[in-house]
Amino acid sequence: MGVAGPGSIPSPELLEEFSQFFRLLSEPARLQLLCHLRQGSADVASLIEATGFSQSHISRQLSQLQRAGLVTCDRDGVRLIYRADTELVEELCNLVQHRMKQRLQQQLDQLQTA
Amino acid sequence: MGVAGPGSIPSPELLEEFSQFFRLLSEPARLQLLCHLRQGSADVASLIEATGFSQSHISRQLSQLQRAGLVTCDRDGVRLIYRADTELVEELCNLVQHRMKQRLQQQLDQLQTA
DNA sequence: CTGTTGTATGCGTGTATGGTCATAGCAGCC
DNA sequence: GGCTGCTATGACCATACACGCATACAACAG
Repeated sequence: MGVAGPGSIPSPELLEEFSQFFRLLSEPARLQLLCHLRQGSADVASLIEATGFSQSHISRQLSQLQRAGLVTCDRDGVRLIYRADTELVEELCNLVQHRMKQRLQQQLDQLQTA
Repeated sequence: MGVAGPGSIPSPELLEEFSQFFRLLSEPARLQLLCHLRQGSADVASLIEATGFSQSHISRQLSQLQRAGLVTCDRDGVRLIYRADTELVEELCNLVQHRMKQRLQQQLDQLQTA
């Protein structure tokens, strides 16, 4: 982390910002929305249809993602077409997934040596 | 770009696992502990002293991180010496931080063109 | 075995937030 | 203007969880 020098702890404010960001990804519903938008832009109706969530819920989650810049939207008449900036999310998920596989492999090896 | 096929999004179980992992990082207290451990292993007493949290709280947070494999501990007599596997966390934070800087820069540019 | 020290855990509380319903706001059409 | 369809928001409940206190458990010293 490009903070000050070695031996220093990030400021509470920075920690708070990091945690807020990760908190966005800590909700399956939001990840699900991001996954759907990963396949291309979509209007709210299709997101409702795909996830089964209520319209108000989706609206709230999308606005949270929007405030963080993970999602943007354009108007098509009265509809809103949402589009995700999935690059970052995909990288993050790839890292985590790679880690998960590593851990499972380790556990597997442990079982085989036992 | 037709309707999303049901097989093209991660399973609910996988989404759940991802979100659980990110949830670990969504708490400033846990990030703080990880940051302290980034500088080397530490016993619980020093973590208490550094963070000001109660012993029980730190114990709980550390055990959560441990279940996810983000920290490990060795016994030194009665004490537990915790050590973090910070590689993954640092990469994740680097990505997020880079993104934050990008966004702030964009906002700055927008203010200057206006 | 007993005491001492360090760590984990049951319990209670306060706060945050996911989720829904109802409704207000807003863009387009007549 | 009013009317219709889409989205955002206020009010609300239920749940999750952070956090501390008290205490039980584990490991060493004597």
